[in-house]
Amino acid sequence: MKLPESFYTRPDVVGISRELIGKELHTRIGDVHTVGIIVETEAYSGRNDKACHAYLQRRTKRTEIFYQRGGCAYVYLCYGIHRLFNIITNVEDEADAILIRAVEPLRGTEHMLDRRSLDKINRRLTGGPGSMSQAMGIGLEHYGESLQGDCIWLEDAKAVPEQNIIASPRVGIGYAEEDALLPWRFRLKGNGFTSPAK
DNA sequence: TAGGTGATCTTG
DNA sequence: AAGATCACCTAT
Repeated sequence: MKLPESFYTRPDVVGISRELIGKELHTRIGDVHTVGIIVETEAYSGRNDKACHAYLQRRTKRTEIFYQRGGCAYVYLCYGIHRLFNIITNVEDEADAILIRAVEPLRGTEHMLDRRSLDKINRRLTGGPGSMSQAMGIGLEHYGESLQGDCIWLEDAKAVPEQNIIASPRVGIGYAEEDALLPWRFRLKGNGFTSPAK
């Protein structure tokens, strides 16, 4: 069962980011179906978060998608190399997004290894947003894609107990000043595919 | 721990 | 039109 649009259109982007831990991320690229369990996310809020690309309703070609109703993909190129996959949330004109930073491989691992040119399953395969996207076959062509379609979607899974989720500050956003301290990054405790514990 | 990489955005 | 910036990864 795909998570319905109503899951994404809620206003609490931080709460949704926490709920995403443990859910299944599916992609079907051509005939290849791959699945990963989401183990690390970060929340970005357009209204009051300097780290968000759409901070203060900033509108550019790249951020257009933020203003759509929640439940679609925001993919962009970072450092000229990495494709970063985000999920747009909240209602129309409220610009929130969730960066998916890491998954634990569940199905189609041989295709993930192939896409990453690796031969062993470890954190290098799907840990870190750039690696995760590459392993799942997500690219810039998926910008704006609906998560109700047959290309990228999420499915519910066994709930993760609250005490197994670690909240901490986000990484790589020093320019966001005081907002860089917000504990808006969520990780599944003890999972080997997330960033190393601090 | 340093450097590569290129689209996007801002400034002049 | 040019230059600074950037939510990262990999290898020494």
